[in-house]
Amino acid sequence: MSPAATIDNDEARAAVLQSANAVFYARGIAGVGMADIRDDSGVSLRRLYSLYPSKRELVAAWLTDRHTTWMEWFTSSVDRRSMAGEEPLLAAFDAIAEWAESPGYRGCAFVNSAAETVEIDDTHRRIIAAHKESLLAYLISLARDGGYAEPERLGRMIGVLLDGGMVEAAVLRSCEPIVAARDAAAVLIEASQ
Amino acid sequence: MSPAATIDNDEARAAVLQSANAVFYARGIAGVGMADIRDDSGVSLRRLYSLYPSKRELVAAWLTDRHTTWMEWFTSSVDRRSMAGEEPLLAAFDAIAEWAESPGYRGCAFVNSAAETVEIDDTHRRIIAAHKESLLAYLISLARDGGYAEPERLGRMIGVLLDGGMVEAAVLRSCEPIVAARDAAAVLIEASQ
DNA sequence: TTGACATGAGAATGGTCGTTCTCCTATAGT
DNA sequence: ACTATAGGAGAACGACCATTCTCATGTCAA
Repeated sequence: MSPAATIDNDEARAAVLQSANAVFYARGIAGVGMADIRDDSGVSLRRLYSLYPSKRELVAAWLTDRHTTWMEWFTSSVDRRSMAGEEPLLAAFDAIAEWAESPGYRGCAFVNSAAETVEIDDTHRRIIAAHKESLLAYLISLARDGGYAEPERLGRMIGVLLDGGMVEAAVLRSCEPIVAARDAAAVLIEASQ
Repeated sequence: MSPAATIDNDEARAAVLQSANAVFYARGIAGVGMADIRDDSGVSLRRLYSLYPSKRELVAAWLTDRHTTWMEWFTSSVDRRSMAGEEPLLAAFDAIAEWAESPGYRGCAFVNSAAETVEIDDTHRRIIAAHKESLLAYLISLARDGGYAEPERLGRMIGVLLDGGMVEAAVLRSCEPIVAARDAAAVLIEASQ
């Protein structure tokens, strides 16, 4: 009953999103054509357009998918370090520092996408803003769990430091700004005891 | 002896850089064509290409020019607030906050440009990194002048907070992250007395 | 087998943009 | 006044890209 195909739509979608993630992050949205996605994923243009009717919608799907994937990676990375006895709010910086040291690091995909003007519309911007709100909510929950005074205030301060660290590490190609950010976070946490 | 022209090359260059600044910042580099620069500046394509042999070189000239202009604006804005009795390192955040509240704010032009992949090459990246190094050196000098312990460390922490504030303010369209950054800076400064 | 249809490969279309070229005007030096 | 030349307006060229279309293939249901 289902249409004949080498791979079904779900598999094709997964392959497309995986390629989109690799290639959009590495080369920017405007730097990647639909043909590049096809070449990387092996999904034909025809199928690509049947799954995602336009590049805009593919980008929106990628951003949404990346939000989920990235948050899962980030929270589990923080969790793992916390289990090992590290202060969770500081573990956040170590997770980012490890990422920033890995090859291909180009900063926060959401910040980079927001900086692109040609291919990004308001739908995308909403996804991006929601990602940052979500990250902030997580940091605030960590601050709350830590029992610090004014957890919302502390969480926001940590959030600014994290974003600043990610951006500067990308621009300067060094994870030293993340170390400085962690250093600052430690002072702020100490002051919130 | 000089060739006949409505305006001379220096004036044309100034007009082009002014237009480039307005339009590259507002719409991104990839979002602006050479024809847009011509339309905004009134300098013909022919002359444009005689002044800047390619878009890449125009972009490099814009970034260089913007570095100078922005640093002048920033330092004088900090100076003015310092004269009025404010702590210079905190005044930096107020300057940025005022900017972020102004219409057309889109974050740091250098960070945005670095996020663009299609039109930005290594020459541009070097200018961008040099800008951030320069900003950092200024912040460190303020920390030194303030007589704080470990001024380099403090300056770096303030730098990360500033960049984080600029980025988040752009993404979330709110200057609240800058307020949080300033708040954090005050704690760090206090701890560096 | 046969017909209906989904799919892939890749050509075609339409638009954008960096860069160059053509044609024309106006000026400066003679 | 005359000519060489700089400059403007805008067309032309070539490349790239999102999107659609054509044609050929293969599969499923009867």
